[in-house]
Amino acid sequence: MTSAGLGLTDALGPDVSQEELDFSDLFLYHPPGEDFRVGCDKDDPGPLLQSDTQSSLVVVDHHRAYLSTSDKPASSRDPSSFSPTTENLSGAVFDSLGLTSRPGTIPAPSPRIEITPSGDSLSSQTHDRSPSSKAYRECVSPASSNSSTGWPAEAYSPLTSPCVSPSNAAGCGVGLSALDLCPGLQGIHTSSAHSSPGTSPHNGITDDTFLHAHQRISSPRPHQRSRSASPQGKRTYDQVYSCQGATPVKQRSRSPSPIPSPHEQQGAYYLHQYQAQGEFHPQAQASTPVPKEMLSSLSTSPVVSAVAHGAHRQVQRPDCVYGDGYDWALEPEKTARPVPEVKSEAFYMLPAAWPRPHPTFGLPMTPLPSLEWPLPCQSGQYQLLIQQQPRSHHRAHYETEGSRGAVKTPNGGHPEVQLHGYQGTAPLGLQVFIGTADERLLKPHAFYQVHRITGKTVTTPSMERMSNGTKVLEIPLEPKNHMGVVIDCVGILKLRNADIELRNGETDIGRKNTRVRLVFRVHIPQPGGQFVSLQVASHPIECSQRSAQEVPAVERQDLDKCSVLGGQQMVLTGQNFTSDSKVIFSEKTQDGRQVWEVEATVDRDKTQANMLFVEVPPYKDQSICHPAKVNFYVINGKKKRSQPQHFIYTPVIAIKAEPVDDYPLNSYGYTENHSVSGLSMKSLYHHLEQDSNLQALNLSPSVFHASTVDPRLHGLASDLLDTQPVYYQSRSSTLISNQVLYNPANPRYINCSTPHLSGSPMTSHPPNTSSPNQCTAARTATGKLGEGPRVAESFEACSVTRHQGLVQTVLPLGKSSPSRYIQGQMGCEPLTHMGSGRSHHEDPAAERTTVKQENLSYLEDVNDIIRRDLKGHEGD
DNA sequence: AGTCGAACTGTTCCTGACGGG
DNA sequence: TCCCCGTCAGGAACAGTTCGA
Repeated sequence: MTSAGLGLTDALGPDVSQEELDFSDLFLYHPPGEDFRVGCDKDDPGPLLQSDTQSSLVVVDHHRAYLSTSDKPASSRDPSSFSPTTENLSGAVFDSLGLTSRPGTIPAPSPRIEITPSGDSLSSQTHDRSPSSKAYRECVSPASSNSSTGWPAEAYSPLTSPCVSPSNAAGCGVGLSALDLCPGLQGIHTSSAHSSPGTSPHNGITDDTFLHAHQRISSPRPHQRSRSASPQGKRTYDQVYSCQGATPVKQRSRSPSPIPSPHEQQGAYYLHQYQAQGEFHPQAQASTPVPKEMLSSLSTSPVVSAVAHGAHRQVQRPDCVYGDGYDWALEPEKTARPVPEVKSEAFYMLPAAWPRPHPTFGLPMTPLPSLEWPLPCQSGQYQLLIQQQPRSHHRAHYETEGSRGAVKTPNGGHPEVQLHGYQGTAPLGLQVFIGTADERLLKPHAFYQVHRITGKTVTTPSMERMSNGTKVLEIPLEPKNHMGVVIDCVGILKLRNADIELRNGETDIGRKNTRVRLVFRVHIPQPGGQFVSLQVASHPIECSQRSAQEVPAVERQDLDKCSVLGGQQMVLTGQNFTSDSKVIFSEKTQDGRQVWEVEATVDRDKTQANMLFVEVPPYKDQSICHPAKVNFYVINGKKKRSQPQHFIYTPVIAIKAEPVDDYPLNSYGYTENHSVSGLSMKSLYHHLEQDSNLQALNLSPSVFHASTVDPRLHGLASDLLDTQPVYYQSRSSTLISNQVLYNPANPRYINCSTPHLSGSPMTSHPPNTSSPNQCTAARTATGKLGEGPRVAESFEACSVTRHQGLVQTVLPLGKSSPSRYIQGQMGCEPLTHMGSGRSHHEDPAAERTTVKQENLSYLEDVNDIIRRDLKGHEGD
């Protein structure tokens, strides 16, 4: 099988894990009459699927899929492998779409498109989200209090689960939905039969409601519970599943999953979409013979069953986007179980100012990206920003506790989020959920849920919904508030570790997994019916009582990469630093083996409780050709260690230094294909005007000689540009900026086009040696977006260090803003933040910093500091 | 490898402040 | 003004887990 040159993987980016592919999220363009495969392994594609439809269908509305063409004859495939796995699921989905899956029926030469997520990730995901696993949370924590256990509100909410029609609710393969598997909820589930498209989504049911119901039904009150740290002593598998009545299926990956299969939902969404677009043909589905294998799998596979039902239901009920509402009045009749106490709060209540179901608000009308998918924070003109970050710690409350209030900012306020670039008049919904804060990709946190805070002090309306087992708060973003909102309604709920760890497929452990991030999402409707989805995550928040008190936490590092030579000074800001704090750099292999560890030098004299000054140690191997990703952490004593932080060592890129004077003014050139240490690179010789840049420090022009990789990949960090929207790549999603940061038509890099920086003609700036990876935190500030090649803004100082005849530039491209730091810390230790680290001190003659002078009065302080620093070292 | 005690951690409970009715 | 109630928040007890000797 060969990889299809469909460009999708490229488009998705190199670090898009195939594991992130969720079949339920697939949309694949499927040429009429051609066939495709759907499989869970690119080496083991699923059954060949053939379309009987004339229309195109399928994949990836949002992000990731592995697409490949197949050169493997379909006949070579073993039909017996048609187990109730993803293939079946896929087949079922496609079948339900009217695309019959017929393993082996297509001649080999037939062009095919395969959707083949790697490994078993697909199947694991599908399993993860199978009703049986999703039912876990509903059942496993009987003592759970409101809003905590992840009751599958979505399953009942027409807002989010248009496909779940109780009358057809098959749920899992044995005909059980998640609710069916949870007797306590069954009645509730089945009672939502009467659909009413016009029914307000208010009628949706929050988990709160179910909680009440459930607690009355099956659980002791929390306070009656054993205090065993393990739930009832560790709950056994049997105990867990006794309420489900389904055979657990061991699953691999963690996935929040208390609700009916997302396939059931999302698949239905897609169907709905297609149907709405007139591209789906139910008649084709009806007339399409279902292969025996498929029938078999349909009858035995919970997943397939759920999907099929979901899909068919949706087909049958295209109007149910907002349809179903739960009628509590019917509940006791249907369940013969205690009636849940109905509280008004138990319903989705749209605030008065919040328009009734709005296609762009409730977010139910279109397939939305999984919460586990990384999304950019900026796209085109839009950018989602956290204006006020939350505190670095917030003690989460347990279900057995009262709320511990909303997440706050360090100054006692509340986080603020704003969407930039939105010109519409309709309010949008801002989604908030609790995400992980570890080294992996951001995803919903298994052990924490967002908790809706209500009360007099809360000014921000919100409503809850469930999405794949993750509680999501939706908060209106209104144009009248400039699309900004104060997040004062978000608390954090802690789920008991044992409850979650026992959940099927859960691989994460809760112990010491106490850091979270607030994740904000917005889906912006586009003219074509598409949505632009943006996401931004807050700084990590430590949620445990003790950890927040004692363990050091790094909130910010002003440097996230450095050459292998080390020597630069990095300033860490955070909490619980002590004079005994150590900073350890380490590197682990993929299998977790530690291959390198070294203690960095910490400047004890400067250490503060919230600030550490660290000299980056040299990397173990200074001849690397590619950036090396390592971690470091702060450790107080033996066990109080911070979460690992990322750090990247970049190869030394060396070129021959040549006098700048050799180059004409206002010109530059770069030579092609310099290859150093295996790097294919372009070398840029950059000319600097002999003006204020140099005057600032009386520097020799020659020191600005630097080479660089393709300057278009040059990542330029500048938080001095904060008055402009700031664009940068989202979190860990990519290391390469997709922005063109360099304008080939422009003879220079241009500094500071932002108003407060550019009162005078642009000043050239030396290109900083940069590996492509250094674009990670690249920020650009441009006048307007989308106007062809971007002009890069760069204001970071550039230090140049000479090593054995080589010239190396050192970029202070930290996650945090050097300039912001300076502004906040002016007069403290600025030089390092301007990119000059210890290397300056090692060779003062070689280290140079350029600072643009015009209209930058505040930078004079910086210059003073730099001078002072240099002077000090010269005097050493 | 097994044992034991200390330290750590998760979970629960207690209590008080605060504000509103 | 007092009482009650709900919310929020800090502290700590208790018990299970982990770790090092």
